[in-house]
Amino acid sequence: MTSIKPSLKLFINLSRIITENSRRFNGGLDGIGFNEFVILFHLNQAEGSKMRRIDLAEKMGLTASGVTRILAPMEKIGLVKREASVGDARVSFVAITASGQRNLKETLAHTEPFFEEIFPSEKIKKLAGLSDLLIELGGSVK
Amino acid sequence: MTSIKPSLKLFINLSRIITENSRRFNGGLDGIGFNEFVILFHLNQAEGSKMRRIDLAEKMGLTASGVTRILAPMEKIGLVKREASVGDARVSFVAITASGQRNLKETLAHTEPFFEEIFPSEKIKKLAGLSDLLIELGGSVK
DNA sequence: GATATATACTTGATATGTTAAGTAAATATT
DNA sequence: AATATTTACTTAACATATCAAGTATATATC
Repeated sequence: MTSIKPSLKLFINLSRIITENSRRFNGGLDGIGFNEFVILFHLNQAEGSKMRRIDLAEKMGLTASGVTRILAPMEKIGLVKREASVGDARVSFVAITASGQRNLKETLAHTEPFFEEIFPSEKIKKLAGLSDLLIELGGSVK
Repeated sequence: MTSIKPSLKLFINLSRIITENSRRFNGGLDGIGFNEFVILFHLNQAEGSKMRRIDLAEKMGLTASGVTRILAPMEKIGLVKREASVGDARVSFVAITASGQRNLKETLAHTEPFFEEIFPSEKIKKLAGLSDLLIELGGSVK
């Protein structure tokens, strides 16, 4: 049996953590799903609280198509709204609404113990290098 | 704006890496999908090259249902085979076949640069603590 | 030993996101 | 200026995995 490369092992182990816990997050279905939550998160961080759909896709690691699909119901229930671009008619911005901001704030507070349980702060501290690596690899939240 | 908790930031960043690269892996569609690959990987590592479906689900971070669904086509094309349990009639083992082993070996060789590109060895070295953490959190490949 | 509960697995209905193909607008090329 | 290419986005058809419910077997409790 060939030796397992560290890069593969890391990817497999991380994939398991993300798969399992994304499902767990969604399981408490009283709220929004994990990716919807992340969308609100990114929009809230963005300048002017809005982003181009294509940039949002890039931030999420999804395709443009996936973003179109996930945004449709969020728009319908008023978490985000659509805004045209003045300079470029191809572009449509997504902006977080006041309702979306309230939802984000609540979800953030509500799920803090959840994420803390997955990656306990005192253990992450030893991993300063990981955050740096992810940022170095590009596209990560800073 | 409330400060971003490190645990949440880490989860979001990892989720993006996994989402994007799982799709990229599947994109080169000449071979098997990422999760099929991981199944072969785990079966190959297992004692007797076979596992209970429920244990496989746990290893993958999937539900039992998800494992049933993904195994069906793999069984059909002969990558894995089904084996009954002598002691417990509820259990059905999945075993990797010779064909599955060949496929795994090829896929491993073929995708090594892919995973190396995502997590370059020389950068991972600084992250010895991460592998340890994942193992400590449970269920990870050692 | 009968009944209740738990475990392993499967299946129907559904959610989420992909690929491939298309529309529309912007930019590059000749 | 006309044509080709690229970019942003959407949609139909499909893949993958979920949840809820069901089957079958094993284990615990009375």
